[in-house]
Order: sequence, then structure tokens, then C-alpha cells
Amino acid sequence: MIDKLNEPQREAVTLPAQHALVLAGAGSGKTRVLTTRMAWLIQTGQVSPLGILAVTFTNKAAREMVARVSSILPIDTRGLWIGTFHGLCNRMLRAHHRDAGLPQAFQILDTADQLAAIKRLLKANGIDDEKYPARDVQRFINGAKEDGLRPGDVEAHDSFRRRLIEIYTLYEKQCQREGVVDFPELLLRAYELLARNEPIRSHYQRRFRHVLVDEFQDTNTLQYKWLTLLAGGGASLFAVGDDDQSIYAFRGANVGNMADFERDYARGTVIRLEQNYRSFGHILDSANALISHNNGRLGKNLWTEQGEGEQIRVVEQPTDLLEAQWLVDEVRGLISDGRDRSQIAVLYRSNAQSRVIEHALFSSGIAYKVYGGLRFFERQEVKHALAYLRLMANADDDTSWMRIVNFPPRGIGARTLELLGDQARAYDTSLSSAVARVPGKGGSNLAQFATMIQRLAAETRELPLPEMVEHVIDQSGLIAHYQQDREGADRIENLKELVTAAAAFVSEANLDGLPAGVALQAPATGEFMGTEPGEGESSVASDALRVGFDGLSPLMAFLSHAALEAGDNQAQAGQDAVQLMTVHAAKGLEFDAVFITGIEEGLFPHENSILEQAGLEEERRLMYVAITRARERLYFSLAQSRMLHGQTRYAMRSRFLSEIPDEHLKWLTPKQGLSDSEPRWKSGGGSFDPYARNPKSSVVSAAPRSVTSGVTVGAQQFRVGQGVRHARFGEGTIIGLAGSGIDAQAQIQFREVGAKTLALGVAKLDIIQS
DNA sequence: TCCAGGCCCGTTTTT
DNA sequence: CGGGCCTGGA
Repeated sequence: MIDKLNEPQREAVTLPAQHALVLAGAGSGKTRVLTTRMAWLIQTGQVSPLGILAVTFTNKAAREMVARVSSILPIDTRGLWIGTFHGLCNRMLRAHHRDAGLPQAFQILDTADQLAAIKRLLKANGIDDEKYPARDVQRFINGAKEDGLRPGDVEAHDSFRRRLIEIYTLYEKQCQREGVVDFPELLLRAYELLARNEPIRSHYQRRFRHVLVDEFQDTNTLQYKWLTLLAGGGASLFAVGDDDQSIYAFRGANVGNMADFERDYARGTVIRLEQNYRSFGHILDSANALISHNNGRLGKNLWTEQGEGEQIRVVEQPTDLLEAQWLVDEVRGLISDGRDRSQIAVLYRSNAQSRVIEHALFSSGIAYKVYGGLRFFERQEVKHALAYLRLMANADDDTSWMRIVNFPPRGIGARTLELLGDQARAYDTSLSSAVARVPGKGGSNLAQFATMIQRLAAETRELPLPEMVEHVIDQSGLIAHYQQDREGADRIENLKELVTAAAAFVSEANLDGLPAGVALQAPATGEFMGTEPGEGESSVASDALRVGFDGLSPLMAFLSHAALEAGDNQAQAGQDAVQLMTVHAAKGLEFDAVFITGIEEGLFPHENSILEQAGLEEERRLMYVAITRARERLYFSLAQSRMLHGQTRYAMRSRFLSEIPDEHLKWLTPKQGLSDSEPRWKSGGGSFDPYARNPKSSVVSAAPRSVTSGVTVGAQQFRVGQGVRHARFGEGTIIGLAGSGIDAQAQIQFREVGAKTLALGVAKLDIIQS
């Protein structure tokens, strides 16, 4: 098990029971260490599988961990507490719902549901949504929760914030009444449960002897508190992470947790995994050089035994279109060299960049796959179907009610819903309970809808889950509705896919054939997890330790699953395709060949980040992540101008480029900023090839100075040698001209920012001397 | 109730 | 430029 590990890996895996921080560089075998440690702890008899808790951020990572542990050691993985923060907290809250003050069948709101709930709240309370936009309110509430703060804990500096706190209070009341819980609430509730309930806390503290955390640099304040509380009874906290790959500060991650953890818990037990098994030397050294510009790092230097490999190929193009065109040509070359398309990744800083690249790939018929976008359970029609199911399980779920009360349309308009809302508010009940008090036609339509939901629930209660789902998508009228829609075919397809998903879930969870609407009395899996051998079985234990879904119906279990795991990104599935994604989405992945595009100031680093040091350093880490995705070949590309927000913007090279030593870079276009020789530059001196000479010599000596050729664009006449002024780049001299009319381009040597190639039809230039 | 057209805005994202 | 959202008119 451990003999194939390198020295630091083995040290980490076989560390005695104590707190430890493992600084695991990119490609250094992080997951391997984590899973081997679990297997080693179990195999050496130091802990039973029941005494381990392992936390990750994504379901994918959790699944992989389970798979790898069970491949090392044949154990029953159902007994393992391996999962995401949210998944594990959900499990605890279901088991202790009474102590947590929740109905057992509480529903989980995803981000979109939460936003809808907040909008409804703002409207119901007549809150000015100009001053308090739902998005901002959501950010405020989630931010507070992620810091572990309830409304009473948030400091109210001014009246604006006081109002936000009031809204937060109202929102909590609404969620409580509806029996719903948002994502950060899952964590906060679970934390408070442990913090306030001594028997439950000490039960879990005694049970989990080893707590292991993946991607520790991404934890937020609340997650850190939850972990240290859980491990507070003498358990060992084994945290694995890489501060240089912390790229999620914008959603609450606190890199500082790593340093805090080292100081307060690990106390010098820090193991560095620095040998990289992924990339060649030039790539690693570039990454090391770049990241060394950050301050306050825990410190780490990647190395490899693989040799130098190739330099990074750098290309600068005049426009984003040409950048994409060049990329397509290069990708085509890689493919004809026999590389798998799926081993080629095109990375970008922001999603907006993908359009031009997709267009170019599409036009040239290269198969590609874009990551990101809507996932299965987030699709409109799937959410509609789930809303029916949720309402059947919990009639008080107003968010689901509002989503489908008039979908498909059944003559329930805004006026009726307003009346219904008034009644619900007046009596402080759910919308569903207020139906009887709405008079007239609207009232009877509402009653009909409410009856339909009840009828659906009654009719399907005893059916297996997949049949229940099938019945609902049919009887609700969803299928019929989309059949009338010209573009509804895909949606119907997805609704049918939901039935398949339910079937897969049921078989995975061992719930085959059970009545979907009936709470499971016996442990669903037939397993009783028990406590550590020899420990007594308190009432807490017997309540908490059943695996899975005791007390929940298969339907409820499925709904939780749908909320906690939004499913695949549904990037066009199938064949071998070039991989397109943001740098964020690429974290954790690796490819033989990687293109990092748009390496320009303002884009990467992004303009919104460069004003603050913390922001800039996160951008640098992002670049570090991007570079370390590549195994063999890495490309940097940038465009001097690109279309953004409907207008052409000019950019300078990213500062990150200059933070990487020249020896690692191989410029495919001239380093000094001349564009590609295509089209050929007019110059007075006959043939001039900017590449043929010494590409590293300064522009001034390499550029032609002749004044014999000129170009006319609109009313302006340009010629080489002319002085011009640009609004952004300042003053400069034209050193080359190409093309004619609106396609004309000029190379200009600017005094401040160096050489640029500008499209004369687009750039606004003043001629300052002839 | 529904749709069209105007308007605003524009990093990164998992659960 | 393009997408999402809201509003106003039929």
C-alpha cells in the first residue's frame, strides 16, 4: 500500500494520530495521500471505518475518494462518512432534525430557489428592491451565514445595514415557516447543533477519531469552525491543501485558514508534497517563478524528475478573432500529430471569451466541448417537475408553489396570487393553507390546483419512485404543455431523463420497489452503523447513526439528492472533443496540451481585481493553477484588441508574462509586439520580415523607418514614421502599415506602452506630426 | 395571459 | 454585442 509512495507522501500517510497540515502542490499525489491514509489507518487497526470522517467540496471529489479507498481496501463504503460539507451536514440534520429545530422532511433550496424566495419576501414586505436588490440581499445573508452569524450577531453600523439585518430576520422566519433550508444554512445549522447540544457534540467527537479535509484552502470561516468543533474531542485533523491554488475567495473561502490551522493545531507538523508527477520542467519552473511574486505564502517549490521538456509557446495576435484563428490552426496541427482531442484544453479567464473561440472551432469542424452552463437539475423543466414533487411532499413550500401554481397556465393570474399572498400574510400561513380564504373564480382555480397536488400525492404514494415521477410529469400537464411548444422536444427529453435519474437513484440507494411516498422505518440499506466497538449506544447514537434515509421517504431522499447534486454540466456528451473551460473549472484537471488564452492586462489579471493586492494575488494563483494543468505542452496567447461589451478594447500584455523568466518562453510571434507577418507589412525598405531578424532586439532597431508608403483611411492619411496620439496608449510613431481601407492596420511604437498593432478603421488616432 | 421590445449590464462558482 | 429581465400594450 505504501511502498510505492515517495518519502514525504509516505510520511503523511503514516503520520501518528495528530493534527497535521499537508501542503500538496499541483500534481503531487494529493488524492492518493488522502485515500491511502484512510486505508492505512483502517488496515493497521488504528480506527474502524466508522471512525473516519472525510470532507470534500464537490460530489465528484467525494465519489472519487470513495472509489479509491475501496479499491485499496475491500470495505463496505456505505459505512464511511465521506462526502461534501453540505452532504454531511444534511445527513446530521436529518438525523437530529428535532434538536436542530427542523421538520424531518425539510427541503433544500438551491441558489436560484433562494433568490426566488428572497424576491418573494421583498415583495411581500413592500421593500424597495432598488435599494435592496434581491441579489445583494442574498449575498449579505449568505455572507453572514458563512461567517457563522445570525441576524443578532451582525453589526449594524448604519440604517442601511440595520434594514438588511431586518430582512435577514424576516427571511429566516419565512424559511422556518416553509420548512426550507438554503445551502449555507445547512452548514450553520449543523454547526449550531454541535455547538449547543452537548450530548450530540460529544457523541460525534467520540466517534470520529480522524477527520480528513480535502482542498483545505477553499474552506470558509464557518467550515473551519465546524471542523475544529468536530475534532475538538481529541480527534486528529488531517488537512490537505495548497494555498497557492486558493482561487475561491470571492465565494467566501479564507486562505488564512491554512496559516491559522498551522499555528493553532498542526503546530509545525507540516508536510510538503513538492514532487510533481504531471508536468515537465519548463512548465513547473514558470509556475514557481510566477507564484513567487505573491506574499505571505506558506512556501513550496515544485520539482520534477521528468526533465525540462518544451518551453511555453507564446503568441500575440492583433485581434481576438486572429487569436482564435491561430488557435484553431494550432489545434488542428496537434490533432494531426496524433493527439487526442480530449487531451487538448483551451482555458480562458472569463466565459465571454469562449464565444469567439467556439465560433472558430465550429467553423473549422473541430469537435469541442464547453464546460459550464446549466446542469441537469437546474433546467427549467426539471425544476418544474421537481416543484410538483416537492409540493406533494411539503405543501408549505411556497417557493415551489409559486413556481408551478400557474405552470402550465391554468388561469391563475397575478391578481389572484396577490390576494392569496395577502391572506397568507394576514394569517401567517403558507400559500397553500390560505387557498380557502380567496373568494371567487381565482379561489376556485387555486382550490383546483391544491386538490390536484393532493390527488397526485395520494395516487402515487405507494408507487415506486420512478413511476411516481412518470405519473407526475404526465398528470401535471408538463409533458402536454411542452408538446405544444415547437422547441419543447428537448424539454420532454429531459423530463423523461428525470424518470431515468429517479430509477438510477433508487437502485443506487437500494430503495428498489419501495413506495415512494412512505417514510422508511427500517434503515433503508439494511445497515446499522453502530458506534465504535465497546461504546455504549446512547439514544443519540441510535437516532443518528443509521446510514441514509431512515425516516425519510424515497421521494424526500431523491429531492435532497437533486438539490445537493445538480448533476453533470451536460456539456455535449460523447466523442473525443477539445475541452473548453474557464481556468476555475480546470482546477484539479490535467491535459497533455493546454492553451491559456487572453493573457492581457484587464482580462488576466481581470480589471476588477488589480486594484487590491489580495485580488491581484488571487489572479496570480489563478494563473498558477492554469499553468500547472499542462503535462507536456503549454501555450500562452493574447490579443492586442478584442471585442468586449460591444466595443473594441485594446490591451497590454499581462504583467504575469513578465513575471516568467524568458528562458522558459518561446515567442512564436515577435516578442517586441509586432504582429504576425501575415499580412506582410509595407515598408519602404523592400522585403521586411520582422521574424527573420533577431526577434529579441528592440523594436526601434528592427522596425523599418522608411516613409515611402502610406494608407488612407477615411479622411486620414497614415504613413510610416508619422507621429500619432491614441486616447489610451498616448503618443507613438507608426512603424509599419498593412492592408488598405477599413482593413488597414498600423504598427505603432508607443512611448509608454510599447508596440501595438491597431486596426485603423477602428482605433481613433490623432495625427500629431507629419 | 402572453409576447415583443426596450433596457441594463457585463469575473470567476460549488453546494 | 448579447442575454436576461421587466414592463407595457394587445
